[in-house]
Amino acid sequence: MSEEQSLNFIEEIVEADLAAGKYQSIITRFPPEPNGYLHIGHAKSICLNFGLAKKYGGSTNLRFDDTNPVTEETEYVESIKNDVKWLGFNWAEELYASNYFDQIHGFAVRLIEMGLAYVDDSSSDEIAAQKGTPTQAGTPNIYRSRTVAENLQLFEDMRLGKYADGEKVLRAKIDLASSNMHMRDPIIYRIKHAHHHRTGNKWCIYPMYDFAHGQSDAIENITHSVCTLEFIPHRELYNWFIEKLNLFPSKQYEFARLNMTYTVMSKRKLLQLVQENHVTGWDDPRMSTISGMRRRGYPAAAIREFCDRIGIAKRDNLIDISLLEFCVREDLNKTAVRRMVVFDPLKVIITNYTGEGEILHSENNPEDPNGGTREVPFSKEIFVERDDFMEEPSKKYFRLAPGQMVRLKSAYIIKCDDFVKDANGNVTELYCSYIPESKSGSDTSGINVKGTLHWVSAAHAIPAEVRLYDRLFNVEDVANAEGDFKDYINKESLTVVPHAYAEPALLKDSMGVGFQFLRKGYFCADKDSTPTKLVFNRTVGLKDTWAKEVKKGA
RNA sequence: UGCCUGAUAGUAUAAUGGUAGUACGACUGUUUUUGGUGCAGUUUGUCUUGGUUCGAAUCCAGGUCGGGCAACCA
Repeated sequence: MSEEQSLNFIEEIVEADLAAGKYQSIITRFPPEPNGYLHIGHAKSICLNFGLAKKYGGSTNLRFDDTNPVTEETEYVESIKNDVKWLGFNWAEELYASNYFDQIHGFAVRLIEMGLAYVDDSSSDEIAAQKGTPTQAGTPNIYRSRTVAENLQLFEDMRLGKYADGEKVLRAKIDLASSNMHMRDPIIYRIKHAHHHRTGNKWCIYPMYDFAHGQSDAIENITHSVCTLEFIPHRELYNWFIEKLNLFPSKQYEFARLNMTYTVMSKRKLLQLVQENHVTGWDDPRMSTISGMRRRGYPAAAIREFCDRIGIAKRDNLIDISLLEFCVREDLNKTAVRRMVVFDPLKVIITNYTGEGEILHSENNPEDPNGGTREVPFSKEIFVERDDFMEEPSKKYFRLAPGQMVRLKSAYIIKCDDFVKDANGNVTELYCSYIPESKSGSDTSGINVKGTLHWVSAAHAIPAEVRLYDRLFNVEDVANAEGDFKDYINKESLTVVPHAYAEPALLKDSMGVGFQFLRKGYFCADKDSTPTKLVFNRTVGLKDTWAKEVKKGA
C-alpha cells in the first residue's frame, strides 16, 4: 500500500492539522451566493470542498451566502442544489447565512458594547473618501467617537426601520491607517428595505459578507474554510471578528480560481449573455454553467475528473478547454452507445444488390464487451456523408472516389463505379457495386480496404435535427482581451443541421444516454427532442487526425 | 507610491536541501471494420542576479514580471 500520491497544499494543511490532533475530523462548506447559476469554476470549488471531507472522513455543508436580498432568488437556490447533486455530492446540511441573522445581529451588538463598532451617518462617497488610499491613511470622522449608548440606540433604530436605505451604516472600529484597506473600519451592516427570499420582510438591515461569512463558518464549526485568492485581504478581518467575538476558530485558506480558454467565468458576464440573448438561457449548451454542460452532454464524472486533473494551487492559471474536452471524450468513449447518423447525405445506389434488403447487426460499443448489438437495416439505396466522396481524391484519401473501395460499417465492401452531377456540377448520386462475400463478420472476399464509412439505409432513415456547438468566444483569454468581452463572441458557435438522417435504432433508444455518432462525435438528446422530432446536441467532436492532415496540406 | 500574493516544458501540476517527474497538447510509429480507441516512443522546463551549502526548483538577499486590494457586492 505504498500509494505514493502527491497532495495539494490544502490537503497538506488538513493532514498536518489532523496529525497534530488539532481536529478530530474536518468540516468544510460550499458557500454560493444564490444570485446566479453555478459554473465550471464552482465545480472546482465543489470538488475541492466535498473531496476534502470525503477523503479525510469529514462532512461538507451547503451554505447559501444570502446576505444581499436584492440579488438573490429562490430559483437560483434550486438550481444550485440541483447542480451540486448532479455533480455527485451530498451535503451534510443545507444551511443559509440568513439562518443566522439573529445571531449575527447579536454579534454586532456585542461589538458595539465593546466599543468596537459605531454607527456612521456618512454617505457612501464620504466613507470612501475618508478611507484614504493604499498609500495614505484614512481619516476619522465625528461619528467614530459616538458613545456606546448612542451607537446601541442608533443601531436599534436602524433595525426598526427608522432610516432609509443608505442613511446610516454600522462600521467596525478597527484601524483607519491599516495597510489593509479592508481593516479601515469596514462597513458591517447596511440598511436595505428589501424583501429577502427567506426571511421576507423581517429585516431591513443586512450584514455584509465580511460580517457574515466568518461567523457562519464559526457557527457551523467549519474547520477549513476554503475560498479563492481574491479573499486573501479579507482573511485579516475574518480572523479579527472571530477573535473579538471569541468564536470557533475557523481558518480561511485560499486557492486560485479556475480560468478556462475561450470562455467566461464570471456570473456577471454569464448573466449578461443570458439577458442580452447571446445564448438561449443559463443552460444553453455553449455556456460554462453546470446546467449548460449537463444539457450539452458532459458527464458529471468527466467534470469531476477534470477538476481532479487541473489541481489546486495558488498561482493564476488559464486551463486549456481541450483538457475538459479530453475528459469528456475519455468518459464517453467507454460509455457512449454507437449509432450511425449522416449529416450531409449523398445517395448511393448499389447497382448489383438485388435483394429487397436485410437486417444487419452492429455492436453498441466496441469498448464494452457486454454492450450487445443492435439491428441495422440495409438496402439497395443508402446515404453516406457527402464529404466521404471525392471526384478527384487527394493522395491519402481512403474514402469513396471513382474506382475506389470502402467498407460500409458492419455491412459490405462497396466500390464506386460511377457518379451523377446536376446542372451546377454538384454530385447527386453515386453508383456502386458491392462485394457479396465481404459481409461483415463473414468476410471471405480477402479484400482489405483502408476506409470504413458510416451510412444509413435510405428507406429506413429517420430525420433528426443536430445542433453543432463550437466555442462561444474566439479568443483564448476572454477576460483579459482588449475591450468588451461581447465583441469576442463567436458568431458561428451554433450550427444547426436541420435534416440529418439517422438509423432507426435511435428512435427506440432511451434519451438519457450519451451517444457516439460514428465518425462524427459524441451527442446527446436535447430537452427539445420529441418522439416526432429528434434533436441532438453535439457534446464534443471526435479527435480528428484526418482534418488535421487536410489542414496541414492546405 | 503602500500592502498582500505568486513565478517549474505550450497548458496545468509534482518534487517539502539529494536522479526535475506526471497529465493534457504536439510529433513518430503501431493496432484497428470509427482517419475514433488502444499501445509504444519522441519533444519541450526550474523568471533573473548574487549568497548559504558537499549539494538549491526548494533556504537567504536584491531585482524582474504577473495577479489582487481603496463596493452600503460576494
